Amino acid sequence: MSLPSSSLTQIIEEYIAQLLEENEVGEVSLRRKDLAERFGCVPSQINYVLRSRFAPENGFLVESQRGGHGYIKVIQLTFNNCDEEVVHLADLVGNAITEQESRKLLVNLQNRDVISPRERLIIEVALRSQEENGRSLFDISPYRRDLMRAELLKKILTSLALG
Amino acid sequence: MSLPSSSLTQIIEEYIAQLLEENEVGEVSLRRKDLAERFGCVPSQINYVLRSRFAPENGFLVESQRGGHGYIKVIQLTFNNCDEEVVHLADLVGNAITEQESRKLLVNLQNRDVISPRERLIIEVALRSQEENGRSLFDISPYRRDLMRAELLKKILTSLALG
DNA sequence: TTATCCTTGACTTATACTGACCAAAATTAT
DNA sequence: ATAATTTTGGTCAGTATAAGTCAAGGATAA
Repeated sequence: MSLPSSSLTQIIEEYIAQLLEENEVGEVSLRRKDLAERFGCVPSQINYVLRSRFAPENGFLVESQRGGHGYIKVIQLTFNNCDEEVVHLADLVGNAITEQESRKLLVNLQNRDVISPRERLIIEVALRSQEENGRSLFDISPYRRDLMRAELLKKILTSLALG
Repeated sequence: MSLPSSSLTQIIEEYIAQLLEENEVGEVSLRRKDLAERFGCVPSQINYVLRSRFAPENGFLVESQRGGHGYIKVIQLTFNNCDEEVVHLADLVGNAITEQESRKLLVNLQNRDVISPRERLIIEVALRSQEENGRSLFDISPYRRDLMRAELLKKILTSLALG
């Protein structure tokens, strides 16, 4: 029986999430140094929080600029509240998926207007690139490539938080 | 906690962008000295804005003339066909590209409406996935990962431009 | 105990802005 | 005409500022 552990990372994550909620626009600008000061940590801790919590896989985009007037902007592209749909898609993809199956799935999603033709194109290029690398560069077994394809596909689809 | 203040550079950038919008022709002529006076800065600040914001990689050309009746002309460039755009994009990416650089490029392309936010998200997920695999699964050197990142990015962008 | 997650700090890189000095084109004086 | 002068813009190096990376070690969970 343990209380919800609250690591610094988690606290900062919640802080940023709250700012996002308040802002309505789905984006918020931050100063890395100020944040670090507020939470009494080193600035690079902020990078860790962003990398581990506000990653594109989770539906976030991060923009930043160094130097004078530097900033970090966190953008929430999608609201990952439609867990059901995500679970459903993850189910559809499964642990492993062949190239044909994935193509069929993507065609289907496009027909249902869940993704646009251009989005489908990007996804197919990404999958094919990984396939190519796996085959000719790293000598990955076909089954393992199916596993990796499923991983990538799920990451992409859940990032879009389709609903 | 202070919000990031907008920089002089950004203010001048927006001013010029607005002039471009108003002019409809996709170009505008400026006086460096007048601009500097208007914004209370040294003239070379204008060069900085032009170099950092209206560079070819941002889709602009700048012409100028010194001496009496000198001027600076900012021209917004457009592509006549897909191939031109593909070449342009491939150029921007280059042979190798860091994570930072790629992120900046994608922000830029989104601002120019070459890609949508969702498309950017998918691309970032794909890049990040490859990065992760390269680092922790296959132990690829940082530079080689930059090469692979450039490859993938070019594949995706050219597929979009051609599609 | 082992694997994963978190945290830190030294080092690196990128951006904004200024001012002194340079270069070119037009105007004016000779 | 030609040279001097004036009117523009260009370049570059220096300073200040702020974010990113990476690797090593500590904390926590499985």
